[in-house]
Parts: sequence; structure tokens; C-alpha cells
Amino acid sequence: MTAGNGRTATGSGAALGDTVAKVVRQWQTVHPGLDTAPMEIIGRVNRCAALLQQAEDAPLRRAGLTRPEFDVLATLRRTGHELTPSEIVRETFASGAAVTKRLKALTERGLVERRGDTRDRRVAHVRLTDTGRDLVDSVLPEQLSYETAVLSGVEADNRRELAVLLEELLIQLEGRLGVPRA
Amino acid sequence: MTAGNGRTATGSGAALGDTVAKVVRQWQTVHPGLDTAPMEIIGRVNRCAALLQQAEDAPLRRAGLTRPEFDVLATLRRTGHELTPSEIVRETFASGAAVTKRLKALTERGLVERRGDTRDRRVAHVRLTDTGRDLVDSVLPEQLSYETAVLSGVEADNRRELAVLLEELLIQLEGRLGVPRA
DNA sequence: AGCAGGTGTTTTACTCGTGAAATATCTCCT
DNA sequence: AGGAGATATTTCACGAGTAAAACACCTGCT
Repeated sequence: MTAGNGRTATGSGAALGDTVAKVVRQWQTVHPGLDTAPMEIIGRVNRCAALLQQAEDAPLRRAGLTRPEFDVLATLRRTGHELTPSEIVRETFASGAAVTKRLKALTERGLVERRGDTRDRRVAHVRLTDTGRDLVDSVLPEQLSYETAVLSGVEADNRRELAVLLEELLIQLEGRLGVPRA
Repeated sequence: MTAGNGRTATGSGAALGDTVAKVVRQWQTVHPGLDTAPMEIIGRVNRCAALLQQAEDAPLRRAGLTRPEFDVLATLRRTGHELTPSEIVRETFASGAAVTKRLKALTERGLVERRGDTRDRRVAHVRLTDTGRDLVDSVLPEQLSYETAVLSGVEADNRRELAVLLEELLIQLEGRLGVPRA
């Protein structure tokens, strides 16, 4: 304990770092030599995601939307055309059951509309109503500027660099796990 | 549409990039000029977290544990001493109700024990049983080497760099949102 | 002493997501 | 034609998390 082996693998010998750095230090005292390197990435990604979600929810809640609901609306908006529920499942990475529920809620609120396919009566086509489109278009800029503010504490060059490195990671992860399409 | 403004802010003018890059391109065609920079970080962090959690669950499930349950056990292990439920709440960033449930489940499985405080009868003290400690000590290395494998697709230097940048981000986020301690 | 208000923990009621089964429809093969 | 098997979507039963209330106990003031 005490301040023994402070700079295990954190790099900057500066202060104490973030929560994950503390956890890593604790592990090093209990299991010295343990390869904790993956924690420094995966632990941080998880923790960042948790904190960001809390933060992000704020502007959306003002619009009466949950993040997954907004994802559905935004997906319809950015693709620019109707989507079937299955396509929404693939785009938003949610389960079919979840999408069904969300579409029901969004339909009841008049933000999306559905129509049956003329050829294949199994499939439905979902599109934004004018209200839904306007909602996305008004919330999205708020959301983005809020996010910009949240990230503003990180040096601009580092933000770019972080985006690039996260892309490299995500490409790997999607290759291994996500998108198992032929 | 088509391949018009491909390299909006992705950096490498290479292929198509990850899922987030695609989303960003879609937004640029619908709302040209929109500042989508935050998505490239926040969107990726969220998506990475989602994919990593699916992946990570695998080795833990083999041990019959969920990730949050393992977090409780690991917290007890790395601190090296008993913790009260409140302390576990603070360490694991879970709600009080969730911790109560998890402790109940872990107690029933004989992985943790509780005792009442002698001075203050409101507080409980939770500690790992021998079985619980052994379980953590056997699962953790598996978990870490699994995670190492998952990350192995990213260049070693980039992994270090990514850890450093995520730490910078997390310090900002924790300063703004988490740890609101005096 | 005795009570007002604070803190630690659990309980309650509810929401939301999930996997698997159910339903409806289509497609292809014979 | 007709049915076996595939596909799109919804329904069902349940597990897990949450916020807020409840509960139990402590502390400090009068």
C-alpha cells in the first residue's frame, strides 16, 4: 500500500490519474506483475460509456426521448428513406423485441408511421412523420453541441487522435464480433 | 450521395472505416456541414463498450458470473479488505438496490460473507470467502488474457496511446460528472 | 433523557430489455 | 398444386436494474 509503485503502466508519472488507474494500482499491490494492460483500455471504454450515457441522456430527456428511441428516429432520418423493422434492428444493434416496443411507442406518439409492403405482407415499412423529422432536426444539433461541450476538456489534437484510434479498435471488434455478414 | 464527400473527418482516406464512419457519412449527405466530430468519439466509445461487453461476458459466464457480480467480487479482492455495501456502491458505480441484490445472490452462493458492525448496527461488512477469493483469482487471469486477445488486432503502440488518451477523456468526464465528492 | 434529522441498507413497484416461442407469410422444390 | 422450410415480425414470460419509500439505527441538540 502507501504510495509504493505508483507509475505501474499509466505513463505520465504525474498525479493519480483516473479511476481506472487507481484500480490498476490496487491490482498491482495484490497481484504484482499481473498484466493489467487490457483494463486500461477496456475498463476505460466501459467507464467512459457509462458516464457519457448519463450525460447524454440530459438533452434527450428534455425532448421526452430515451437514447434508444432517439436512435431509431435518427436512423430513419440519416438514411433518408423508409426502413423495415429488421433493417432498424441491424442499424441500431437492438433486439427485435426491443425494436417492436420502440416502434409501438413512437407510433403512438405520432413520430413514425408504418405501412405494409404491397408485395410481401410480412414486412412493414416505417418512416418518420413530419413531426418526427422536425424533432430529430431540432434535437440533434442540441445533442451534438452538448457533446462537443462535454469533450471540450480534451485537447483538440488529442480528440482527433482518439477518434482515429477508436476507429481502429472498433474495426477490429466489428470484424471479430459484430457484423457477421457473409 | 454516391461516394461524394468520403473523407469527411475520418482521417485515413482509405476504405469505408467502421460503422460510425458510415453513420457520419450518412449525416453529411443529409445535413452537410453538420459538426459530427463528437460522434466519432462518443459513438465509437458506446459501440466499443457494447461489443466488448458481449465479448467479455463469455469467460465470466463460464464461471457462472455476470459482469456486475464479478465487479463486486473483484472490488473486494483488489482492495484487500472488507467493504460495506455503501463502499461497494461507490466503487462499482452501481445503485444501492442493485448492490443489495448482488450481495444476496453472492452470499447464497457462498462467495461472500457478511457480518454486522459492532459499533454501528446499521452497517454491514462484506468480505470474500475463500471460495470467492479463489474464484476471482482463477477467473481474472482468464479474463485478462481473453481481453488481451480481443485487443491484439490493434497495433501495440496504438494500444498504449489509446489507453493514455482514454485516461485523459475519463479524467475530464469524472471531473465533470462522476466523483462529485467534496 | 428524548427527539429531530441524518445515514446505511433493504424493500417495493415499476420499466425496459431479452430469448424463445408463436404467428403470418413467402419461396422453392417436387 | 402443395407442403417443407425459411424469413419478418410480434408476443410472452421473465430477469435485472432503478428511484423512491420504508426501515433501522445513530448523533447531536436542548
